[in-house]
Amino acid sequence: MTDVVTPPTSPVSRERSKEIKRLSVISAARQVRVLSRAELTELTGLSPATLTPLVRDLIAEGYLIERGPGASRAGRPRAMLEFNPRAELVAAVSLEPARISCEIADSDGGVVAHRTVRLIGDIVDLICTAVPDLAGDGLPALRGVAIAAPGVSSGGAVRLAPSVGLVEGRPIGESVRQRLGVPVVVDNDVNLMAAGEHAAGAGTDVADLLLLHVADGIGAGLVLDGQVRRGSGGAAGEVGFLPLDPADRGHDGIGPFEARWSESAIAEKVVSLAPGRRPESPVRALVGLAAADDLAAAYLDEVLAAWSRLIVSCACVVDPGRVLLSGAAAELDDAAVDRLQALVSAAAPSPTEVRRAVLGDRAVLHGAVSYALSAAAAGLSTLLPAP
Amino acid sequence: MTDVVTPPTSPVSRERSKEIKRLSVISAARQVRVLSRAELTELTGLSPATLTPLVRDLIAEGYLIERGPGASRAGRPRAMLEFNPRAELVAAVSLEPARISCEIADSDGGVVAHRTVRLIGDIVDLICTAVPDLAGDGLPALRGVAIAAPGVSSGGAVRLAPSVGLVEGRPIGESVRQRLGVPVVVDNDVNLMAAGEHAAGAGTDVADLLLLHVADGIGAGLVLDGQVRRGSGGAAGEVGFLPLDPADRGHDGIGPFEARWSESAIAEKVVSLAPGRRPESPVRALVGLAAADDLAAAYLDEVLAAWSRLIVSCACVVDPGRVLLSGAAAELDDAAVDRLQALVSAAAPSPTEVRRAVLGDRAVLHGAVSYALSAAAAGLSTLLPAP
DNA sequence: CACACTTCCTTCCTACGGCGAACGAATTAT
DNA sequence: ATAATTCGTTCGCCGTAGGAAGGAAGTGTG
Repeated sequence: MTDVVTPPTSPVSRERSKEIKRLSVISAARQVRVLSRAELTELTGLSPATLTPLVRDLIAEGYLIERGPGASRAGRPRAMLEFNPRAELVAAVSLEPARISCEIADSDGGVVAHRTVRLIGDIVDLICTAVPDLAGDGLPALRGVAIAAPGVSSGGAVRLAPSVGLVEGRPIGESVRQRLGVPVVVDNDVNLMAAGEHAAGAGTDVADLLLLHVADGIGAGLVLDGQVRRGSGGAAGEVGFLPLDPADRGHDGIGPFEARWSESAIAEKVVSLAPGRRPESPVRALVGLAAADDLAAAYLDEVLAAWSRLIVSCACVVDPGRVLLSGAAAELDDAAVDRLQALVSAAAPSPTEVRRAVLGDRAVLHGAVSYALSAAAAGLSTLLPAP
Repeated sequence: MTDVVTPPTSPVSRERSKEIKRLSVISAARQVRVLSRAELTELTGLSPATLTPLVRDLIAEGYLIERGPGASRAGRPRAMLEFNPRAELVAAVSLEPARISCEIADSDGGVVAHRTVRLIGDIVDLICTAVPDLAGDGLPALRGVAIAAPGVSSGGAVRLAPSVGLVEGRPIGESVRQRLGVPVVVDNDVNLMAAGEHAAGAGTDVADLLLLHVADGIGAGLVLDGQVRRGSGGAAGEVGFLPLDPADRGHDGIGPFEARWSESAIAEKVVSLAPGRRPESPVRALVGLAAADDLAAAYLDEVLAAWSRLIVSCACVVDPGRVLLSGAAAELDDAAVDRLQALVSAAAPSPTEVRRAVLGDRAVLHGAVSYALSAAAAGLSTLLPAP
């Protein structure tokens, strides 16, 4: 095999510094979208002389596109450069119980291609054929693949996703990486949602946030200092296991808290309050019922109180500053969110803002894009010597 | 003032790459302690030709000391270089109710000088005279100051330390920085303990840990991915506020959990179990009593159960993998720690190791040293372009 | 003891990249 | 038209990285 022992290369080799400059320019262009070389010198600190050949390369590689001359009030007009998000594509694969959904996105998170495949045969095979197929002639631009798996993706075997035939998170990622030759990240779907909201949703303006996702279970994704934190065993955010009431008991893989306050648990109660079929959106249904029915209103209060204690617990441990409600929790109406906020503010040791997540289903995709893009840039992280 | 707007300098200026190489060599030398230039080429990847002048500089500056030739089985013996920890000194200042204790340490955490001063007059004045005085002729080597303050050091005004006359954490740090001209870090003492145990105590082998400090209040220090995490408002680790029992109530600045399970709360109960003066170490006393007294044993069980639920809560949110017991919690005997471990393992969603912290009083100092050293190296962190 | 051999460190030298400076280009103001 | 102004490029200097060669200081072998 090509199992060459990596020779400890110089920390400041020429290629590295070149790569740093490239990324410096690309990152500036990604933010500003359309700019001139003159603006690049201001933003990156690189001299015009350095930029000339660098920009030439980037245009040749498709990262930048030359547009016409821009406006000028005096002097030579600036030749505008437009950032081309399609120069780097990423694949986001979401594993669901009976199918996988696969999307190719540009580096803005814009979906270039999309497909849903039924889960037949080997997952790795499926991914490794679907992704190149979808990417088509854009394949050379593929920079990374992010795979979202339900449940804990590594360690903490409790809630590992058996539904999709995952025995272990790792092998899939590694196999796909070898077959496709690009960085692959496998993670919990909730973590990806948190990353997505941080990158492109309700958390772009903060460095720390906690996304609380209520579904059949309850999980949280944690972003601290701009990075998703998974904890030592990848089980960070398993807030469904919080022991917030001595009376609650979990059972085989279900935590004590989520046993009572997850979407499914709420659904049961809602059915008992308003007999009939299990509603599609139990929380929304409960909010509706609560307007007219005192018992429903009382139960909604209970739910909000329970969730608020969950949020306060997280605030005590990590102080995320902002909590995003996702999944069933995002179905609360404004009044309910306000009450939740009030409950949290009353008990949390530091200001904690509660609001709904905004990306919904697309959060995972955006998270995957952000993962894949940062995985592509991760080569840089080995640049600095360990302190 | 010299309030020059920092010109956006090139991300790869010459000084920077030079600095990177220097730090690369220093960091290798710090780890290996005694090594030759040949080893340095292997460790850093720098070419011998690059190393020669660099090492010359470092010797001149005192970072490295030339020792005699080392052993050689064939060929020219390697000229050994020894890392000199005293080339960089840091000051660790710990603010206590009525006094400040001030220590000068080398970069190994070895104490070079030590003094305790009564708290008279302005704190900043006190620090800015004591530190240079202690450092003496080593002052040029002073690389940073870390100040440990009880309570929350910024934001979350609830438990800000009024006892030491701190109005706000920030001004002190900034004032000292301006007067002494070196980086200054001000932080919660518990955070510093966590950093200390991570750098030199019971957490050197892991990247994540949580230090649980039980005293008059209960606080935790959180290290994730090798860094102390303070959360958005600096209130991460305020676990005394965890709402783990609906019956518990906190009051003015005291959290509901710590109101019942802190060292002071336990002390009261111990006094009622064994009338007399409040024991010096209530937890140790309780452990002792429990051996003979059934009521005490039962209460000890309660304490362990409560603490275990606290630890489990932290495990659910951040999955630290290892929890270190500090302060009064470190007074548990082995049997009690084992029982605590068992309770935690039964309820935590992922493996969580419970053990005692090992540095005791010296944890803050080691934490301060590690802070100050990384603050000195922090100039590097601005090197990479934001992704 | 002389000689080869090995390993380590240094010095010399070359190539290359960053950036200052001068220059050409393209437009507005007068 | 001409000046003024701003942009972008080319030129060339300088400093640094690192290859190559050579000196230095030992060990093994005839």
